[in-house]
Amino acid sequence: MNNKNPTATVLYLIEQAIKEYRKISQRNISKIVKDITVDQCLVLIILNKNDKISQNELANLVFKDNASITRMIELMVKKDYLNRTIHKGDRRKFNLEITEKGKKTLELINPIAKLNRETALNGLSLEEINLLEKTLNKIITNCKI
Amino acid sequence: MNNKNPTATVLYLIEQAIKEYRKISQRNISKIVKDITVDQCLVLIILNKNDKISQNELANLVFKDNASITRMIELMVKKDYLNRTIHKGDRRKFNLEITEKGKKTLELINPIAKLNRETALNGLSLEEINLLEKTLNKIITNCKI
DNA sequence: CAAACATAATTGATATATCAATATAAAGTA
DNA sequence: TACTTTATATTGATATATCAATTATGTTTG
Repeated sequence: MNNKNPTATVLYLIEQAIKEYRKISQRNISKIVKDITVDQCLVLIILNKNDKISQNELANLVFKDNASITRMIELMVKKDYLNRTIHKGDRRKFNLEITEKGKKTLELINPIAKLNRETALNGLSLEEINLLEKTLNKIITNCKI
Repeated sequence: MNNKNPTATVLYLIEQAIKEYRKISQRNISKIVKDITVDQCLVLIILNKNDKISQNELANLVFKDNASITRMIELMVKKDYLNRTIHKGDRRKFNLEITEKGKKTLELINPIAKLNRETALNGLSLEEINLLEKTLNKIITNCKI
């Protein structure tokens, strides 16, 4: 009697969870800042906390492909969130710098990002979160082997 | 001293987990079937288990947007995985039918899908999985409110 | 030093995600 | 029946994901 959909398995629940989280995040961000995506926000936040990292390192921190990062940065430069200049020491690299507009935007989105996390994790005990973390890490390890 | 990256939070772990799972899934599928994506496989599997569902219902079962489904089906018809005919009772709808090629492909991918799930969940106890499920459901509910 | 190798980023091709607007058909209601 | 509302699917615009191939630059080594 195994007529459970594969979507019923926990792995699809993971997918569903992250999709719902991205949805409310984008909705809440769009209320305050019109022309930015959740992914672009994440890039801003990461760049703000990690000074002078390369696109490569940025890609690793946000779990994205180099190709995706290239295109995202292109857009963010066009929208005046970032400046990009050639790296002196290694001319294959670039310096990524947050613009004034980017800094102002960060101030707007930081509290929203916090709120989004709190909304998603509302009612979860610290223990639940720790267990979730542990289990997800196991899954990640399993997939990487 | 809160200088943890937001990526370090459990929510980004969720994103990371599903990304890694999708990666090995796609890799394993591509070894056996060349011209299909994980998402298209999921559509095949769901259609196989749920006879005569509309695109709308399909979209809900796989957690995708109607627009995405429209485009996916278009591709899958083009690649001869699906047939699409007009629904007699309701001319807004379509009948989706798996072709012979689709059925043969299903036989190839079903064991791989099973293997992928087992790989990802390897070493997790039933209790851990149940807890994971419960916690993810809470997050989903939180985001939907 | 030159050849081989390694790394950073880009580009092209293709697939999917999301939102808003639209077309068409069906159902409900005055 | 005509009018309004609702449901199904499509389309356009834009963003991101992934892989493979490529370019440009750096590094290592014979």
